[in-house]
Amino acid sequence: MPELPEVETVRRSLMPLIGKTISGVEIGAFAGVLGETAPEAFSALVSGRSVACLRRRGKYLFIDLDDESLLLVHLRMTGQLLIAPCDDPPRRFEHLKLALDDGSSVRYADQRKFGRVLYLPPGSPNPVETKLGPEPLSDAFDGAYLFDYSRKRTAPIKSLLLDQRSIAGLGNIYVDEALWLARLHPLMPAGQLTAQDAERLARSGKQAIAAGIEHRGVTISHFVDGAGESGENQHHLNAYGRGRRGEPCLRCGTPMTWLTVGGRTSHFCPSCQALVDPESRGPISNRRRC
DNA sequence: CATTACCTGCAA
DNA sequence: TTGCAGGTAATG
Repeated sequence: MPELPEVETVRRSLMPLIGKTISGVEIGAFAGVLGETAPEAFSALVSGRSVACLRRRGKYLFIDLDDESLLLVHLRMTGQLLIAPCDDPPRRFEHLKLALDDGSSVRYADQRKFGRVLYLPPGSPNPVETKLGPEPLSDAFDGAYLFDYSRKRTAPIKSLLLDQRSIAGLGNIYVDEALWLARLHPLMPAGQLTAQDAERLARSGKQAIAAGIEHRGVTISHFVDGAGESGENQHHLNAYGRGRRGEPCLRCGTPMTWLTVGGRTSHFCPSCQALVDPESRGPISNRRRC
């Protein structure tokens, strides 16, 4: 469920954890949330540690502990991190509870059990950095980067954008939003992007992600931040969801449509995001018109 | 490349 | 009852 803006919203909402000490650990029925680490080992390693800082990279959240170890969290589809009073009963689908010395606690809950909270000992090499492209809001991500990266690629632009090695943090919602803003068809072969397309798409990606953060993420079914608060960005989406429902394009009024790209439902406007076929002389596309 | 697996709940 | 869901790793 959570993409970059949702994970960033969680990170910000968890700032009250900074400086607090983990006084105990409870692990639920699904110990697989810890990956390979045995529950008893995990408990021994993190108990007594305090939270030094919270960082995010792409869709990953890093909880740095005061001995240089860290917890690497990925929420995947339905993971949630929540702060709750220590004596609150376990919430539904709770797999992990870290009790804190101030009477509060952090819970990890995950209906579908895809997410992970991994313990990384002090000095561990970062296991995700090499697999991630630039942050969409960083200067490293711009039209030139996207243009160069997409050269000679035949994959649909949507697939390229979903690949975390290209850009870190976009998922199905924000890719559809970025493509709509840039007026690009999700199936356009990435290598066919012009420099101008790439420039527009990079700006659009930044815009979609920035709006997502500003509105504290999209809550459609599961997402809540660390305080249990829903996001508001579902009210500011231009593309995602509108194709399936056949709602009009907010730019040109044409009914939106959808298809499957890279295994994901993709919502777009068939008019202003029309696919250009470079082989044909006749303009299949009217995207210049919009 | 595209498809499947990993899980569960819920809407159609 | 079937199909779908915001993600990713492992398959053909």
